Amino acid sequence: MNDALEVTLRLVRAQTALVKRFDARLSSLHGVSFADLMVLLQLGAAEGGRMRRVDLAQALGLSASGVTRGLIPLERIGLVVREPDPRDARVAYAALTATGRERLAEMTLTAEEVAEDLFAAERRRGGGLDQLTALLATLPGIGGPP
Amino acid sequence: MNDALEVTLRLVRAQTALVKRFDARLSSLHGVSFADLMVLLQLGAAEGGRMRRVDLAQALGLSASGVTRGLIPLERIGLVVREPDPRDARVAYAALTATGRERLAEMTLTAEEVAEDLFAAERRRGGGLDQLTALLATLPGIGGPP
DNA sequence: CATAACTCCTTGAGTGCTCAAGTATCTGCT
DNA sequence: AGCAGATACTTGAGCACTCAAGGAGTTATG
Repeated sequence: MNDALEVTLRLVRAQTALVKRFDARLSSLHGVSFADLMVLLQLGAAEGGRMRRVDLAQALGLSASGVTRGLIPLERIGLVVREPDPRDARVAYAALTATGRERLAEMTLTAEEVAEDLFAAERRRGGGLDQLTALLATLPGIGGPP
Repeated sequence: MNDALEVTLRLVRAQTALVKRFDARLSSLHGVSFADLMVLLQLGAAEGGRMRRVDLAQALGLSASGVTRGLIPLERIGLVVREPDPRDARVAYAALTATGRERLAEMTLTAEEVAEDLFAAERRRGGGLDQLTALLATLPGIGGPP
């Protein structure tokens, strides 16, 4: 097995474990999954705290139906609302509520702690996260589904 | 959002896209998923080409039931067989067949190509995969499920 | 040497995603 | 105007995993 495949496998394994940590922490403290946080972060970063579902899918690397289904619990617990577009009746925006924004801020703090904790060893080693960031940027085709 | 969380998010996004590439290539050429390949690689690396299902689960970061279910198609297409342990009737080994070994070798070549391709840009940039390998090694708790 | 406690594995129910198909709406061409 | 094709979204069926519960076997303990 060559180096590149070796690294890929490690990366996948690492990610699996990593997501479990976030899930454990986030669900016990805030009752949401890591996937939920990804959705909320994306909305939080968007202009006006809202996005079309299609764009959300693209940004998250999910299918349109994945977004539809993933938003349901977030709407149910009042973190996100559905907003129609007055100019185009096909589109339904997903928008953060005021509550959603507050809760997102809290979740982000938790997630930051977890992330800091994970990378603590690396920081101690003197390594910059910048290197990893740069590397990840070189990976091609980090786009949505085909 | 701090650096560590930023990097985590990128990593997760990258992995999603990455697995899709492997899946596309592997399923069209060999009719298996990336998850299947992970199982086969693990078995291929094990002493005698066989492992207890519990150990396989641990090694792959899956639950025991995930392994039971994941092995079913591999047994059905004859890449893996179930072998009882004469000393302990509780355990059932999962063992590579001769065919399984051959097919695994072919799949590995394909996967290596995909991986090389993915990291081609990074290699051109002069970056070593070693850095990434080292970083991934510092992440704590890359073990199985709790 | 019986029985309690543990281990290995499977199964049922539930979750979260996928693809494919369907509905509703918009846009462009003639 | 009116129709063809594109776009936004939802829904049904299916797949891959999870957890919880259960069956079968092994080990330790009194």
